[in-house]
Amino acid sequence: MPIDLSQQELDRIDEVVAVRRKVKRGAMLFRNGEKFTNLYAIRTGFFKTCVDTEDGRDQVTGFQMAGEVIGLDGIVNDQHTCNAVALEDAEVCVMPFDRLEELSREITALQRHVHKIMSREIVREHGVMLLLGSMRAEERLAAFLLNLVQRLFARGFSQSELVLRMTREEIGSYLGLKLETVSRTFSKFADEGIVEVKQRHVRILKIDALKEIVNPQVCN
Amino acid sequence: MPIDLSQQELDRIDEVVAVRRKVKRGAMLFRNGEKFTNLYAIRTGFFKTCVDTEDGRDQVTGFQMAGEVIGLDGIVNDQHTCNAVALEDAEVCVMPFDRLEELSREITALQRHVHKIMSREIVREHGVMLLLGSMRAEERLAAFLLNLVQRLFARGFSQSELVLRMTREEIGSYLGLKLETVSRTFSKFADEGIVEVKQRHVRILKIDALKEIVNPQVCN
DNA sequence: CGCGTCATTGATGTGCATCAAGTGGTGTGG
DNA sequence: CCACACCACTTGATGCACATCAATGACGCG
Repeated sequence: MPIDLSQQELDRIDEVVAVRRKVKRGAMLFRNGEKFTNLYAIRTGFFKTCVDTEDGRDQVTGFQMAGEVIGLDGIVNDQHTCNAVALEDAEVCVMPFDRLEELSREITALQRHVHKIMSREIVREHGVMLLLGSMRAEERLAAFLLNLVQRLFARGFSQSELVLRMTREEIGSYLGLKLETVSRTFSKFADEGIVEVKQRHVRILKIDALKEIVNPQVCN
Repeated sequence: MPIDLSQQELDRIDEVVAVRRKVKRGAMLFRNGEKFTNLYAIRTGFFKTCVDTEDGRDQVTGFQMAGEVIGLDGIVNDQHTCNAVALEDAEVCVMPFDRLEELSREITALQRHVHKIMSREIVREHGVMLLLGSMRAEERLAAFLLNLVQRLFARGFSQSELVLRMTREEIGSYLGLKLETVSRTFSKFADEGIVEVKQRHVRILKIDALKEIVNPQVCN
């Protein structure tokens, strides 16, 4: 909450956010079909959200890290429509949604904040649609890496080094690719000296080259 | 607004929604980069929203019809991040967002309604991600047709007949396909007797076959 | 140490893109 | 009213990016 609020307001918000919950690596925070009552703010750890269909298809819809909010999908029908899985041991703030609504009726800044969070998610998904709808494998992976490292950097991590918390298959699912294609594309980037890849450890050597791949030079 | 409210509350909401705006076919309701001030509820007509990148890529992110709300993308950064184009002459209600926030602080049902609209959009986009990430051309087009006809049916139109308001290219952009592929897939469905296609007029002959394509038989 | 999970790499196949030609419907101006 | 131009659409031929199938290799954990 990067907003200035009175102490009293802060106290009331703290109250809503008081309850914590730990989620073990591999465990689900909520699952498709489950009744919706809370939003969750991630304190530590790393999640994926995914939708799954009757016929066994499974699409990762996002990867979330500390400071991000999950569960917004549940509001519309009072039940969750996707699964949230911890990719490493994690801890979240449990935020009862009706309490949140109540409070945001009284604290304008909080109301605005909630709206922005939802809007941000909509805009993020627009970006994913662009990626899935019109990018090639290399562009997708480059965009993915840039996005990850940028979010990690905003949290105080390195701008050039990261540890993937997800498998190649999960990356592939998110990017609309098969795991082999993800692996091959990593290898290609490595061959070209753009990144160094060792299992899940990735070091970005030429961040400009990645940007160039996502956004092919527009000069005339 | 399928909610019961007092007359006084209804009057206040009507006030927020009082201003109308007409949009000619082909004209933009708002565009990428434009300052965000309003949400828009479509009264009549048909819109597409699309994001475009510097390098000329263009992704249709949705098609919207009467009763649906557009502009949610603008909330997070106080400016729109996509274009909304009328695909036929249209009329919208202009809803100043700050007035809407104000009022939804006082009318709980309105607040809840706004939240649901945003959540619905998030869930819809999850569905599109699933489509773009894991479906084949026939599945995409079948899902698209089923979705359109279902929404039209909910508005009192035929369950089996529809007029497409968008070009093959726009359908393709939305579905992550080229226009030729969209055209071919239509032809294939027609050959198989699943639909009758005459330009933009589509009659669905075997709706179950379409559903079967989207959701291949799950028995055992 | 041995087993399971995840990742890499190669060989082959295919679904869709690309390129190209032609058709039909619509609107415009002579 | 017709000739023409334009645009959306259809259809065919070819190519390519990514999927699929398959074998092997690298960690990590009990």
